[in-house]
Amino acid sequence: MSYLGQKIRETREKQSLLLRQIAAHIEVDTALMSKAERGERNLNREQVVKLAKLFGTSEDELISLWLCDKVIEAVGSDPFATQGIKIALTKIKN
Amino acid sequence: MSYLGQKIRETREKQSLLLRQIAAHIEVDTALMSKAERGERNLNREQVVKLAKLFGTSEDELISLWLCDKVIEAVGSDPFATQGIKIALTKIKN
DNA sequence: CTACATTTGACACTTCATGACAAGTCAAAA
DNA sequence: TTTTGACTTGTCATGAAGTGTCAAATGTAG
Repeated sequence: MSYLGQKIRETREKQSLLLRQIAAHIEVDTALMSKAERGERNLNREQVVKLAKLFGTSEDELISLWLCDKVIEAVGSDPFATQGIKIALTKIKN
Repeated sequence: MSYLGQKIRETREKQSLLLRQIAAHIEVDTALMSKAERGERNLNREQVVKLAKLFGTSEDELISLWLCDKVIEAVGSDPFATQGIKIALTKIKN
């Protein structure tokens, strides 16, 4: 399960929305939305932004989680993952 | 130019090796090696490890840079890139 | 000029991502 | 128990992106 997916499901259930409803809002199949919540498929940036709007929650929290998932996927379970991410962080600041 | 590519070129030149030589060592075309040094193509983990061995330098430095490039590519130039990476870092530690 | 190192662009081939559909599971209501 | 509605799963088609190679172009030192 992805961190973004987790957050989306959590928020959706708190607001008593159906998968079908949020899927419609970002114009994708319910099946895809289901997979997205379970981290089996990725959403694109636009779709995440739309969800944030629908939920009325902060866009940057959702986007950050979306990026977080991407980062984690990028480094996988490499033994040097932490080190790699740390270096990326220092590099990106400049 | 990728951080890994930069490092490879730097090291290769310091050791007066030819592209063709290091390409042969990891069994790819010279053209691909040239692109890899300039960040136009990615190497895989194995190839990076082999290069570290050829160079006689620390494997984890090269792998970390390789991961670093992947992370940076993953977040692109997203305004929330830094935040996303930071979150990934905290998540990955647990 | 020649020889050699490197770069570039085009190409085949494979792998992966995307989105849609249909069929499946599952729980609760009727 | 049958039905209904929510969600999940597997499969498929399409297109995008990645991989490595080759030949030609460019650059550079002798």
